[in-house]
Amino acid sequence: MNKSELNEEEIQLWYKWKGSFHSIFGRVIKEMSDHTGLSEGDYGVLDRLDLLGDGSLRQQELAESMDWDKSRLSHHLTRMEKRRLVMRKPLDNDRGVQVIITPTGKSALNDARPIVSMAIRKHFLDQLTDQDVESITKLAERTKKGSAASYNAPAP
Amino acid sequence: MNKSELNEEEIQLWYKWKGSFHSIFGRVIKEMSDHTGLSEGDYGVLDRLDLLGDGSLRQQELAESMDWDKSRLSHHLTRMEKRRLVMRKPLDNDRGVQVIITPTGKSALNDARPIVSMAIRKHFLDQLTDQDVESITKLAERTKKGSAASYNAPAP
DNA sequence: AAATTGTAGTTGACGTGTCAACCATGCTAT
DNA sequence: ATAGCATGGTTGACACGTCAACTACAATTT
Repeated sequence: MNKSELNEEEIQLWYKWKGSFHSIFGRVIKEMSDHTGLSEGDYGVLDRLDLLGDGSLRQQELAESMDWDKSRLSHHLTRMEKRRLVMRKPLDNDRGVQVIITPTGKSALNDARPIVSMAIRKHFLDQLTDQDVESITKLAERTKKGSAASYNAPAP
Repeated sequence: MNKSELNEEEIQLWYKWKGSFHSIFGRVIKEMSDHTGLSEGDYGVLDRLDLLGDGSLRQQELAESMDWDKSRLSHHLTRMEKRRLVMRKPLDNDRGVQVIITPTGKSALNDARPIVSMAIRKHFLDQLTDQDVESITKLAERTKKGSAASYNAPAP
């Protein structure tokens, strides 16, 4: 009975929201991958291996920290292994797998960090007013019902 | 010289922004595709054919209105044609192609409309404060430098 | 001990996106 | 006329994502 049709403004708001996200996000990722050859996923993996695991993590922990399912991560690691960015090593006690960043991976990550930072600042942070920051923060708070992974960096 | 490192809050803001978007957007799309079998792309194509073209558009106009490149659209239409959601018909004067919504496509679209509306209301609009709305609107304004496609529905 | 369940990860199939190369045709300039 | 160039679209290769089915083995249950 509740028809719930959206009016023009509501539809436009949805499109604006989508549009801003894709535009900003796309610019950041493109800047990184143009300069480093890493994709967003590559960077996420390497970053977590480095910061959360000091170079290596169990595959499962890595998956959780990225909020990726095991299949997605498995496929992605297979591709990254081919490019020598990471290695996999089976654990024999536990039946898990250790994912280890290679020197190549570490160096790619180090190259990417400043570029990513600059890109996020330029395309995202510099575009935001204080009100936007507050809005984003609160919306995230309201939104994150049951989505575990919020990537809290390891304690200092 | 400009190191431009991000501090913890800045990084977290980026992750919160990404997280909210994916969470909300994912819920809307999942609700639609669970109930109708249409993907986001399918819906976008059908919606524009219906509203902008009254059932058909030149492939290139469709591409522009979606802000997709011709290759992406060509691949997508090939898949949609297989499922009988649209048809392609070559134009002989001009060397273009007319994309036409089929009865199947039209009916799928009509089924999807209320579901999409409800999902957008539930997962997106209902989560927003007035401040969020203002923030989204203004950010989109500031952001849309040179990105043509903002999908303005045809005049009433 | 044998059967069941749970955990960790892999695999294949297929939809989606991007890029570069290609094809066909119409337009323009020589 | 012909040589280029622009337009509109297709194609193939490959990266990325998702789903369901599968393997392997450890831990419990019976």
